[in-house]
Amino acid sequence: MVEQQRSAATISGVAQVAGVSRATVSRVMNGRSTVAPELAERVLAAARALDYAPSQVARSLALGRTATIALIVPDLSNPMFQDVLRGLSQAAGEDGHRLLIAESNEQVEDEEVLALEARRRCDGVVLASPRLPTADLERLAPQLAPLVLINRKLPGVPSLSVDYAAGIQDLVAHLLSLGHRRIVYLAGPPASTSNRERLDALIKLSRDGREFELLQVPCGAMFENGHAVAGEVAASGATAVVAFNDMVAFGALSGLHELGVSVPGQISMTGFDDIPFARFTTPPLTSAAVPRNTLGRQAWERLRMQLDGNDGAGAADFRPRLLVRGSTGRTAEGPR
Amino acid sequence: MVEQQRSAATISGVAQVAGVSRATVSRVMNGRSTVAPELAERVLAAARALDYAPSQVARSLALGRTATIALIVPDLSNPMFQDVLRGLSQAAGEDGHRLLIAESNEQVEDEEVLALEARRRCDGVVLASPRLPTADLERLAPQLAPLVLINRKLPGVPSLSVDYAAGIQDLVAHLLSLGHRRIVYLAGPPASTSNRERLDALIKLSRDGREFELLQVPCGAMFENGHAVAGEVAASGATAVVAFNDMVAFGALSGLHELGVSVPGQISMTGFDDIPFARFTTPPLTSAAVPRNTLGRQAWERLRMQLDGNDGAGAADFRPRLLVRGSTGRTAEGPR
DNA sequence: TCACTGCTAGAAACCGGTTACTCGATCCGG
DNA sequence: CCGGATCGAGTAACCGGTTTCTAGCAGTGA
Repeated sequence: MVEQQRSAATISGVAQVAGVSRATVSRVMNGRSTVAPELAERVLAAARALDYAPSQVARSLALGRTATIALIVPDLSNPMFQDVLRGLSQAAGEDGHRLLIAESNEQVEDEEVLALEARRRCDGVVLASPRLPTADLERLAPQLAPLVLINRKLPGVPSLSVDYAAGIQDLVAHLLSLGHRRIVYLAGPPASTSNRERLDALIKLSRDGREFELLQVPCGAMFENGHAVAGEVAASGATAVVAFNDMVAFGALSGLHELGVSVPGQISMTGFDDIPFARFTTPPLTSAAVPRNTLGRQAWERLRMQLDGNDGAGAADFRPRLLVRGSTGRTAEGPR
Repeated sequence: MVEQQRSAATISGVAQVAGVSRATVSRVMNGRSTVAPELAERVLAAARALDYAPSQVARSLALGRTATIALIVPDLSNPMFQDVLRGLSQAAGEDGHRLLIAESNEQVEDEEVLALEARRRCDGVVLASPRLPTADLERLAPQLAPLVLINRKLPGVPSLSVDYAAGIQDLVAHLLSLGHRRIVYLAGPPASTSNRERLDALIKLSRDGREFELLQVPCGAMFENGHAVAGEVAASGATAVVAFNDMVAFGALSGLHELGVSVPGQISMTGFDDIPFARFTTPPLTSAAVPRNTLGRQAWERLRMQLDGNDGAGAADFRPRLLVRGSTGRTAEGPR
């Protein structure tokens, strides 16, 4: 059995054993300048013997940087944030940075203090806070810098957003090309800004092109919501459905299936997000793939630029990628 | 516009502005003992004026604790770890602790250094490392303490595991009660220890009770794997399928559907894990729900005990909860 | 041989907090 | 009215590193 250290070895301990000053140990540990090879070897031997590893906390204090960044999200169960988390974690990890994560559980009132608290432990923050009022965000932002925002825009703050309008545009273009002229939108939660963006895009498209008629059905963001409105969808006379997101689309798909409505035979269905299961439904779901992982990686990129003293460049919009699968098809020639 | 601080205020700045010693500021900030109300007010005013907040890094160094713990996982895209992450984050957050997260991307060789590096930044570690050789783990464990293991057991180290055998037992009992006597197991990856545990449990059950015949089909852990073996399943003559996990079950479900085999009419299907989508397939999937969130919360509980100086108690096994849904049913009286 | 240069390694200051110790003032009882 | 207990706040040591500054030494050229 290896004898347990009474408590972790410190630089002083190593210095003492090696018979050198702490400064020298520090230099050796950091591969600094030139230390006589013979001395360096002695130091390394001592470090090995004591099982020494520098305290990252002390290092952080001395260096004024922690090599850690924080991600603050409202809800870890949301696939969007899970993938941003992954991308961020991987990209930051590759550059030797660690990731601190804080979840606000949708408690907007806690978000601010949570963010500040987190910021104080690390070098920068990636903030996804869809609900925080803009005024609060403006006040908060300078205190959090270096900062990168996800799906929010603020003058002077680097931010990465999903271009929901572009995604909707692609979906609609796809549906139009298949001959659909009467499209129903299954709306997300009214408070959601991303629902607002989708809806605005749809309204604009229907007005500008005059190519299709837009119907709306209040729905929600969950499977159950989609399931519940299947009857309404079937009765609407629409030949295509644009669902708020994939979950809703799944619900609607399932509901229509139970009603004996064929997809895409009688009605075409599109989702949004391309969550992992979209490929596996029957039929597989046509959707707009949000590049979530890329978003995470880019967030690190922006943050790193700021840490390096550059400005993290302004706002960037990520256009979702249209994925055509089996749930959309040509309009039936239909009954007359 | 608020004037940007040249750099964050320090305790010395506040002390100077308030005309008191740093010690006094510290005492006020921590609500310590009794400081004259008039002084305390002056300190708070100064702190407010300077927008002061204590450096958590300096605090950590002085106090010898960081109020941060680390979670180390092989793969953040695995729903299992996502939920453990959530549970852990929430539980630790409620007790004022932050969560550092490190992903090894399945690189076993990196896991050790990753864990040690992470450990040095925080007060304790929760480690999920299914692949790390036991010898390495034994060497590593004392250096990581306080430590909680997920799905691994090591003498003297608190650990939380899923009792896969118990879950399988419940699933089989359920299938037997429905009259199934010929059951096929869609095996997971051969290297997976959790596959081993499931298989061992199945073999033991089939031998001990002599109530059913066990067939095996090598499969995998993904949807595609399950889909690919649907034909084999249909041809096997089995009336029930125990899939390695829900993903595989979905794949098989989808494959059987394409082959025109009715579930549960002709064949019953069970998954494992109860991933969120299990409720939404057609038919909904009977599965064994792994209490992932609880696992995360419990991990914090064990870690907290150790941080408080108590031993984190030994190993605990979590029995999955059997969820009977539509994908299992009575055996058909069958052809003749 | 001497002054100057260049290099190595140690001394000491510093990062920003916490806290044991100390000291002066106030309060109290005898 | 005095001595000791109590209380409040400052001094200074400490947490464990990094880095500037400097002293000492060897090497170089004049």
